[in-house]
Amino acid sequence: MTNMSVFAELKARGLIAQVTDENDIQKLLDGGGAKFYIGFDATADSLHVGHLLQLIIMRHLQLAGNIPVFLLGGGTTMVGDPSGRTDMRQMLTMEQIAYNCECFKRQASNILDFTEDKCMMLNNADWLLDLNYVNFLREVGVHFSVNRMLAAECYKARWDKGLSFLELNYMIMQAYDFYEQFKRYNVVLQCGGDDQWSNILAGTELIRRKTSADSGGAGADAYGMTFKLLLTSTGQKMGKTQAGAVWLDPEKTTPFEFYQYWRNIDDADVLNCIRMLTFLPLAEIEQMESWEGSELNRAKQILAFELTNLVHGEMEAQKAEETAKALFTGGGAADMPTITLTAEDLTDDTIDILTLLVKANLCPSKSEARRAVEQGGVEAASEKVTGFAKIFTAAELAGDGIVVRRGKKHFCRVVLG
RNA sequence: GGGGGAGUUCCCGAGUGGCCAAAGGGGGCAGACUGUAAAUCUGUUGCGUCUCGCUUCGAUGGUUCGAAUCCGUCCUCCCCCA
Repeated sequence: MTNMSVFAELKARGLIAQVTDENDIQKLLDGGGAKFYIGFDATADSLHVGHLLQLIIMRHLQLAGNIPVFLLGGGTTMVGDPSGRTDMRQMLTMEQIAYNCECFKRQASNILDFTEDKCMMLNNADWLLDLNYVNFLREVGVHFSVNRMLAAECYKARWDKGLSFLELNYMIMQAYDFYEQFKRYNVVLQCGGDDQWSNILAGTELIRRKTSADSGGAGADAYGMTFKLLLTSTGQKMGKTQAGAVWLDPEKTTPFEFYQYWRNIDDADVLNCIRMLTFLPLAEIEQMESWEGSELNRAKQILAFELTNLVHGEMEAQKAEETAKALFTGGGAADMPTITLTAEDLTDDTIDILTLLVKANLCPSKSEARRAVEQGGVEAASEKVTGFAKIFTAAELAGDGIVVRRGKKHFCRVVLG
């Protein structure tokens, strides 16, 4: 990379939203060796694109010689963060949370370097789950003002919908997390999405108050830094599709789908994403800024490749790219979603187009399959399907099978196994 | 604890006994136009053995030839008072 300092680089990439003390944080991070943490609540069995930005920043800071602490929210997930939510999260069981934590670990280790002491992984379940209620209230609860908490932006949104006492405590737990890590491991900086700002501040304040109360003198300084949320030009959160989140787990979102998500991004968002999410040198990105119109397709291709490479590795990224090229510039491709039918799926050695579309997961129901065909949106073996009476024989499906296509972007190869 | 109001298809939201698989908008999907973009226009948007049948309007039980619509019970949420 350039010889620009990390802090300056993060800033230039438009990643930083708010900091508690710019000078101190810059010195801290540029000096290297600083321990900082980001918490990840284990609400699902895979990380998604929203988390990706956090991981990328951790990697930036790690490359600059700092030590990221990946904090699993084994304890906080039991409560649920109300930030940015209009209703309460579903409560998860201990088992679900533990399982989710395992999944997170695996995925994070693809992006962060966990060798030697370059990165730490902690779980706040270790200090949160066994707390004694009364002791906690006396030692930590005293330092919080409910009036101030309610004034925080993240709780305002819940004013009309209602906020349970359980959720109100989330901020206190997160603040306590920071305090524990500060005390036990000398973690001096907490990072997070910009929606975490008030929770992070609660942590730095708690540290100051606790250390001051303990020593009887001035409190210790800890720092907070938030990152811009990854938004589209229209202000929507990125990483959501009609099918749900874009996951980092290849079982939940295949590398090809992941690639396509970025490949199909809006013109207005490409450069922003390249700047924020890839590790391409800023100088190179600057040149792309002059690209216009269909030239931007190149940028989309770069973005899609870089991110797929980062998350799924170079081999998968190349496969996804080749598949995409082959499919969109005509002709078949070796690597694409494939479904293998057995003789049991056929009736009298044939299968009709509607059943086929459903079996290939291209349509959720036969009614929808019927509509897709009626509207001329279905193609099989490079020929438009004109009626739902169309059937395929076992012989046609043998060997390489046939490629079935719904609309422009949904494909599946069907073979007979 | 007392009083008032609300729960409709992916979302918002109309519908107060048959003309309701349910208006309108949003979103989605497909087609045209394109650059695997956006905007625009068109069609479509519960399921199926699809000019017909089946299941849906918080849950459940009833009234009726017939209920999203009426009655009973329950659940959930919101507002006002305490």
